[in-house]
Amino acid sequence: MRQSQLFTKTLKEAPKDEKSINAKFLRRAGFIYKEMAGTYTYLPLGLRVLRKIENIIREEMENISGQELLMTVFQPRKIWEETDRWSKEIGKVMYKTREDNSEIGLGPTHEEMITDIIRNYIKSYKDLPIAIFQIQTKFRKEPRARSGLLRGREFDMKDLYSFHDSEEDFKKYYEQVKKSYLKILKRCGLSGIITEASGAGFIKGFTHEFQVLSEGGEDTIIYCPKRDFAQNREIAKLRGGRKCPICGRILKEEKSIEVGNIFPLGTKYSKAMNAYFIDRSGLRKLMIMGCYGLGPSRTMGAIIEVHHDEKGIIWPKEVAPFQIHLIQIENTQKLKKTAAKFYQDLQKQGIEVLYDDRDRTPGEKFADADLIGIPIRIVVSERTLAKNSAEIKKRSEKKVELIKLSQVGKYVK
RNA sequence: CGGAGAGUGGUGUAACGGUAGCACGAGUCCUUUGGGAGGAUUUAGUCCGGGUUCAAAUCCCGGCUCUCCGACCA
Repeated sequence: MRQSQLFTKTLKEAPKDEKSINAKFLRRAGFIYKEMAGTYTYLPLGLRVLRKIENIIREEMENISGQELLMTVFQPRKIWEETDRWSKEIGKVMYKTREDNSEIGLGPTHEEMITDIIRNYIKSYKDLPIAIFQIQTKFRKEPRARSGLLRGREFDMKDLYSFHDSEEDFKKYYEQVKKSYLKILKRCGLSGIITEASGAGFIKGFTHEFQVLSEGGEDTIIYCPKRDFAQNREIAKLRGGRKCPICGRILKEEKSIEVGNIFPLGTKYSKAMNAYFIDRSGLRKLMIMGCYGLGPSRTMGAIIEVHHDEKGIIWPKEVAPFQIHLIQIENTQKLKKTAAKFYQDLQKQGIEVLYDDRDRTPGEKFADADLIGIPIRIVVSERTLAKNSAEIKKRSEKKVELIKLSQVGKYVK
């Protein structure tokens, strides 16, 4: 993409109504536009990042047999009354509206919806297990939306639901999801910590949160550096400085961002909604369920909280809006022509390039490049072209190298 | 929902109760080009509603919004 055609502009200063690091940088760099607290529009740059995160998640969900669908945002009151959640639990944070005589809510989560769908299709043990997911905008009346993308009232969420014929089969899948989530986070440049959290009232054991260490987070976790023990502060009996009950190392206590949460649901929903299947011996049984949430938009915020410096964002490779930021210094006709051709060559090689072809001073282009945070910056100028080369610099490093134009494509791959 | 702070062009800021100004941005033109360049010209603002006053961005009341702390967060 040619930067001269990007309709968004960068800001020299952060808007004063944002304090969180992710919101300051995302707004300065033109990734998001604020509508209300906790409600942001994804501008072209921001949407590219969000889509990349979603696609990583989509790939990994498919790797664990997830089938994608897209449920409705509108949810009828009737279905929520089957589980008695319309006015209780999460129903309290649901945005609700009335149309003639029917009341609907905007989906804050979809256990009821998916259970309703599944009970209409799945009747036999032969159809189990099954895992279904969607990536969709969720709506929740957060009493206090805050921290940019970290806690919104309207936010992107991947929700996966699994249905099993036995507890054993469920547990096996639950462990698979844990691994899958860690892999997703790793691909997003994050190190996830599986953290035990409360059973949310109806679950006897723990649920599990995927926490990313960050000062910008609103949770606090107690964890072992070896990662064999971690608990959310709300339930932890131990504090930082004590010994890990598993390996004896000294536990740490730090702030963190919860990017995902997985729940063994047991038969809570299948029982309330009559989701039965016929087992091998012909008996009618309740399906065992699990649900697994992961927030792409919150993950995007977390990535910035973790990967930035004083100048701007430093995107990890796989989630960056573009792979290369090509900058042309000196806006002479000759240089423009050469740079444009180089830009097209790179695109032909399937490389995503943001090409700064604007008639701006070098300093402004460099500052914008640092702010936007594309992992690789390539500079072409009369100076470098004289050697048939370009300057290459990683956003995360200081070092600048000369590289032959013909080698750039290879370097990126 | 409790507590604290704050609302002035797109962004950041200034103005004792008395002419709403500055910088950046954006638009047009010219010059310039290795870390946010210069000139000319244009654009655009006091959150909303009441009140006090000859006069309100400024004082008072009500509302709305934003930020932060807490509560909440299947």
